[in-house]
Amino acid sequence: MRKRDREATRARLLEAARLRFAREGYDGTSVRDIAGDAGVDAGLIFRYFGSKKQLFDEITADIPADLLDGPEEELVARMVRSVVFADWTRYGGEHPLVAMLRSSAHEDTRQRIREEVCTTYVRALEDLAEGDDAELRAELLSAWLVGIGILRSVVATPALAGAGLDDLAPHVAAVAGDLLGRPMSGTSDA
Amino acid sequence: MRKRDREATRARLLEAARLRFAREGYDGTSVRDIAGDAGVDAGLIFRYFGSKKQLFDEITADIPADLLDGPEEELVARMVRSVVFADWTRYGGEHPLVAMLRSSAHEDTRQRIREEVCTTYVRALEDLAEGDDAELRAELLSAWLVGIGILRSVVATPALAGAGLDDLAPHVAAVAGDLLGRPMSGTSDA
DNA sequence: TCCTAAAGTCATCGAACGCTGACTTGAGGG
DNA sequence: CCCTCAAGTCAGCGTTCGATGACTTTAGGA
Repeated sequence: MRKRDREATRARLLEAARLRFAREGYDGTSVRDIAGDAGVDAGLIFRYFGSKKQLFDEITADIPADLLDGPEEELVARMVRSVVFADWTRYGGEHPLVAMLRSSAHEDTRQRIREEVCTTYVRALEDLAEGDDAELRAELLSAWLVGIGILRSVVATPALAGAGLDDLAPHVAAVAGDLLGRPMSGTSDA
Repeated sequence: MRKRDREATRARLLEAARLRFAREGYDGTSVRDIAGDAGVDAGLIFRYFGSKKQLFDEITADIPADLLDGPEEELVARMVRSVVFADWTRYGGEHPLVAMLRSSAHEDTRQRIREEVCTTYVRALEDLAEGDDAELRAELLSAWLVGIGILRSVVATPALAGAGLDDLAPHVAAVAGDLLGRPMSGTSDA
């Protein structure tokens, strides 16, 4: 028998739920699936998290984002790296925002995605843009990153799925520079 | 009592299912929901379509696409118009491809999206692009259109959700021209 | 060594799921 | 008019869902 450790079990449930929710979506995931993956009884989910929904909320509340630190002109490059080459195995191999779209039938989820996109992507890009429609251009660039993530991992179109960072970075940097009205670096040292 | 009309009832079920699947996703939609919307008994779904899955397949098999006819240089403008301003009320107000992403937990659905994206979007753009990585640049542009559709209707970021065709077309045309290596018109007379 | 609080298990609930087959109803031809 | 066949209905199958609460097991302090 496994050692009795509340925190460790909670963490195992979170880990399993993160993967299941990302891969199969909220409606496609059952609490028995999650508990089975974690190797514990399904009742613990309700003991520790209250409900399936609260477990989902706890997972979607802490999406890692490490885009803030680094030179401004490399921000877009860091975003591409994050979307395309970061290690998202804990989220089923996709960027968590992309995975969350699978649960976007629920308004709660759409709102969480909106907050995440606006606060960590649009706002950061908006500060780099110039002109009166800076927000729109920042959102257009965010849309592109989201779209690239989707076509790469969900749709898996041949060229994008096989593309490397070096293939993408120049194109993205060029368009980003054009869209933001200032030059962008295609590489980042992160 | 409603008139007995096999084809009309089948059409009502298809209409209701299209809306439900688009809004709530495959897993979030029950056959009783669909039948209830159509005002008929759920048993007819199995009589007419065999299974819930076959009903879903029949719906996703015929996604309208009217991008082919018109001048080449207006193709991108037509795509933007299709993604952003076409009337997709039958699909819950979103482009059917965007709505299908809600059911992307199933590999079958991902494959159908891939076919649709590649055959009607990437291929059409690829023919316009020049150079050896034409396919990649065509997919990058497709990714942008998909991302715009998602941020507009699913995520509903403020600027994009409120943007009109006139706000978007110039930016898209500029980037598309840059990405494809040839000038693109920002407007279409369609 | 007991006792207790907590960690984990288990049986089971009511509701909803996809799906089936027997049934009822109604329109059209003889 | 009535018979037939298909359209439509209905009760219910077996299963799975989220959730509950009583139960058993273990760790650790008195």
